[in-house]
Amino acid sequence: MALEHAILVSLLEKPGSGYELARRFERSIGYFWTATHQQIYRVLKRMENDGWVEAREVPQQRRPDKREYSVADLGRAALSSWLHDPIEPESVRHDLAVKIRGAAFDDPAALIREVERHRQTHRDRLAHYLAGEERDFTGPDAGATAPDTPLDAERELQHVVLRGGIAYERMMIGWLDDVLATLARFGPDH
Amino acid sequence: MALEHAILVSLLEKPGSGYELARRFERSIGYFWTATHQQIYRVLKRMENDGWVEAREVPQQRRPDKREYSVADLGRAALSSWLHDPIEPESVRHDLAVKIRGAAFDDPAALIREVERHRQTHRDRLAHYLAGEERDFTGPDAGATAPDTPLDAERELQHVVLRGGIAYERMMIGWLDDVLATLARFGPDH
DNA sequence: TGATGCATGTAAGCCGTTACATGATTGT
DNA sequence: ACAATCATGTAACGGCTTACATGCATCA
Repeated sequence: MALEHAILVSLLEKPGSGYELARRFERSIGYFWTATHQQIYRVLKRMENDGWVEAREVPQQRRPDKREYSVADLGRAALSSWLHDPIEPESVRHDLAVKIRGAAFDDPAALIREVERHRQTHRDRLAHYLAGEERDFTGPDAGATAPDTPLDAERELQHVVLRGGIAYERMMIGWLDDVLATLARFGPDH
Repeated sequence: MALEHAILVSLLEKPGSGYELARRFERSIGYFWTATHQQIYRVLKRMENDGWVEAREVPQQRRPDKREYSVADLGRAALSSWLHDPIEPESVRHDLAVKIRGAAFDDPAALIREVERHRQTHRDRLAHYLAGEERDFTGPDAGATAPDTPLDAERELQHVVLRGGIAYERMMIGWLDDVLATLARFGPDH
């Protein structure tokens, strides 16, 4: 389980409230980890009890007050310990692949629409990632700061993770094209 | 949740016991769905109660008897209904990506070994998939049967799912090379 | 003698999803 | 007037993981 660790990383990048974390999990962190606000609030509470994070009440005008969390020493230590702990490469879980194999016992052509929908989602995500890359990593000041500063490491590592998301979406689009071509060979006119 | 449906697909391809299903989930089905024997036995029992599958006692010599399951009409209908139900494209969950972004706040070079281990796992899986493709889909009788038979659909769809696994592993290996090159730039000699 | 494979399970606990709930403010 | 955004939660249910448990057969 890495939700706690994903939260630690996000709070190290920038402190924030549970609500703000939920926003981030819909965007950048969400490229490789999803979480709803319910999960986040529950885990934040546990992390606060364990002394991993500290909360600060931030009064706001025209808005509800918020509890801004930041990482405590114990949290930093927990993250470091997890980083040094080997993890097993995850296995994939593709509902769609189950459906594709299952289609052999039903009507393969009925899956075409579904696969096209998925393909469109992956195209959208790819466009979104590419826009983010353009905005955050190819600006006029890209590489303009001194090399090898911690900030550079943070940026470079964020960038390489984003490139992973881009590679994933491209691979999926290519594969779904392959799937569509295969399904087309077992259409209703056969 | 698609474990039930993955089991239905597997049992339609070939009836088998809970133990045999667990084996398959370590191999071919495991390319895109994992399950342990505990999950499988529990779900099989529920599916039997719901009339989705039927069990047949098979006495064996020098081995414990086994309960061989096959798909009942209700199970076939449940699968068909699920196949026609749209699902949302899943989001990825990459512990490793969390680690990579977290490494900015620790020692980036300490992750190199871990990433290399993962890369090796993906190389092994790729080799395994390619061997399976060679064995099952490029044999002398590939395409030798009459076109567009149900068996062909089953084979073709299994093959396209396997090609998805191959594409995934190739993508991961390429990305992990990218990650290693990035981590190397923030090594201890900086 | 010990490890591995065949075969089937129970129990505990955490994780994740869905639904429900509140309440103010801002924009159409 | 209605929807969306900011902000924080509770409750219930089901899924998944880990550990524990049994027992026979085979092979080194």
